[in-house]
Amino acid sequence: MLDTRKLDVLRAIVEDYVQTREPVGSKALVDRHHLGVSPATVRNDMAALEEEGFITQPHTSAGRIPTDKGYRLFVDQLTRIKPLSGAEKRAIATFLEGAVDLDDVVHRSVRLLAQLTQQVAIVQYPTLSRSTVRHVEVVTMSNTRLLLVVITSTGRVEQRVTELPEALDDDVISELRARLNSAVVGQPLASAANRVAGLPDHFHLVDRAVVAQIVGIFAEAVADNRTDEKVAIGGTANLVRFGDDFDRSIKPLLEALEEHVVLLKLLGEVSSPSLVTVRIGHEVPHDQLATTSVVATGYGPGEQAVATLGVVGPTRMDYAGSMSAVHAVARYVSHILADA
Amino acid sequence: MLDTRKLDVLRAIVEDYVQTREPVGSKALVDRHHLGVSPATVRNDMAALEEEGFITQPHTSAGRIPTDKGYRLFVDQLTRIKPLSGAEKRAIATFLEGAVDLDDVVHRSVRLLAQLTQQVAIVQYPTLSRSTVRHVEVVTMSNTRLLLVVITSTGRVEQRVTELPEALDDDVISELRARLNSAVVGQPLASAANRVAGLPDHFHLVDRAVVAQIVGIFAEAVADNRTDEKVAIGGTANLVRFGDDFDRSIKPLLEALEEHVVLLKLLGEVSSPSLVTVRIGHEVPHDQLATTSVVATGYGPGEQAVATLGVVGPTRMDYAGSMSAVHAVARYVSHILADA
DNA sequence: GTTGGCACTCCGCGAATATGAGTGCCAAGT
DNA sequence: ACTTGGCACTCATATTCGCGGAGTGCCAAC
Repeated sequence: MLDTRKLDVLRAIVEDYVQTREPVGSKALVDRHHLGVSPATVRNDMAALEEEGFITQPHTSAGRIPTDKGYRLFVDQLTRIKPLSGAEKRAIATFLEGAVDLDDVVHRSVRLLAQLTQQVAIVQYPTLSRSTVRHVEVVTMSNTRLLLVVITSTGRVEQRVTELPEALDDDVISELRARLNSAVVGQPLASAANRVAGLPDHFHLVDRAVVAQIVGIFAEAVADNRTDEKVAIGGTANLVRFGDDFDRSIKPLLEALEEHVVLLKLLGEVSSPSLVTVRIGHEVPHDQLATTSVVATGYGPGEQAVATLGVVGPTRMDYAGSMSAVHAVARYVSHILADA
Repeated sequence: MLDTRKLDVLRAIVEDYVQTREPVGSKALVDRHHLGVSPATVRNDMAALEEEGFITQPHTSAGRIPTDKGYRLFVDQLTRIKPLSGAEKRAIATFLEGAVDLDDVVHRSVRLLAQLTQQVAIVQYPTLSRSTVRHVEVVTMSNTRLLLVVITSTGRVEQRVTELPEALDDDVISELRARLNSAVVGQPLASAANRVAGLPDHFHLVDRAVVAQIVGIFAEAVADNRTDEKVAIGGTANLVRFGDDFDRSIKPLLEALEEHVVLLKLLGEVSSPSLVTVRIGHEVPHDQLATTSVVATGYGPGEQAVATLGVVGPTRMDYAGSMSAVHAVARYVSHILADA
């Protein structure tokens, strides 16, 4: 049904259309690619491909453009991810090295990814719920003012300030700090709240209420899913490359970029770092973005991914290039997180 | 030269043009505003205003549109900043209250400002160099691994992790913590580095090198101007309202929004919170943005402003509304920062 | 200084026309 | 059975032309 030449034709159509942004005709195809056949033959193949729903023509007597289904087949056909050139690898390394903290890593990554793919890049901050507690610090800032700092395995820092009803003894603070740390260090954040529940019982009755308050704040900070929604965005200026059809394609995307919740849905489930997910057109879980595609993958310090990064662009995009860029950046970032 | 009626005419032209986005003619003016004169009279005034360079016509026999100079006069004519309605004030209060940390405050502010003005909003993070040190914490994370946390008066937290050549005694850490805090708490960050320079001399000779390293990290964290460049952006989707002329007006702006350095130049010098700065068209310090205007003001916990926030939009924008929104949000944010 | 009248200027818009890229199909060739 | 050249046909896009109308500038009258 689909012999190799038809696949070649489809691939050629996708490549040309991505490059020129214009419907591609049979003549142009045989000129630009050295398929060893005549335009007429290509036309027959095209008719077949259209029959199967892989390509379509915007109007009678125009060239063909790939459908979502066509892109899908094209992407599936890319069996392996094209490795980056040495120069590109070096560019990634130099660009990312020298980052001082997590924020810096995320921001550099998003800019890098945007630069490499010439598209809009999105990097999710490492999800709290999947990371573990590295350290908890309790600091008195004044008599009744207390600062709580939680540092996670991914370098992320959560902080909470709280006002106490009465001053606490330094000894109590020290004991609390020690007990908190021994209870939760190394534990995943998700279970940290449970592990401190009974903690106030170890304290003197007089301090118990205040300690309970602090433990409550800690549990809240650790359980706070709001911060899971944090993402960084870059390369918005690349949207101008969309060119045509401002209202239908760019406006919804700009709006989506503001809604971080929507973005996270776009990035999708956190997947293995070695697996690059591609969603094309209607496969994207957002009605307004039927003409955009998402290329994403997971990343994280260990083998286990703790967050997602990727790029968003028009369905008419360079899938091969985007996939390899996303893959490479995810690998490097994972590497950096593991070291830090 | 410019009697009150001519000013009224200019104001009317600006208002109509801002609303309709179309060149406004003499007839439309007298219809929509009850100036008590005939179109012919208005035409004479218009001729005078054009003579002076306040308005211009895109082509012969079209209506007039304001020039940058016209907008400037219009804005200067707005003697006082229009107070917000009670509903708007309440909206601001409810939107901003319940922010848990600095990050949250900034993000809520930028969204709020974008929502209120229907434009692109920018909020600069409180500048480190202008704020003071509230607390320094030194934490050992493992034998040779040390975490340094600096909390500023604006709620911002800087953290640095460093690897030590040898383990330090807990007593030394405690002493270092105490000395650091007593040396710099309450001091502006700009001078903090100087104040700790001689600090290692107070320690035993054996520890001095390690202490010096830590102090160095501290000085670096405090002096790091890189973080002064941090800004939050919101309301990018409102760019679609620019409508016409994508490449010339939107593309450069999108690019500028990616370049935080450029943005900070746009926002300009940190000004008093009670003073709203308006830059119109060519007054904006960026060649590519000749058709955009910036409305900005300073904010900060005390009387002294520590950072800037504002909105960016087409020269054809609602200056009165934007100015009052920017003013009000700056006031509220300052208030929140002072409390926290 | 204000107003109504009037000729004039262009922009924008729609209809009419030309252009041409690209197709589908058919008959002939391999 | 597939491939190929030929050819008529289609339709989107570009171009031209003509017109209507909004808006102006000027002038004479008030």
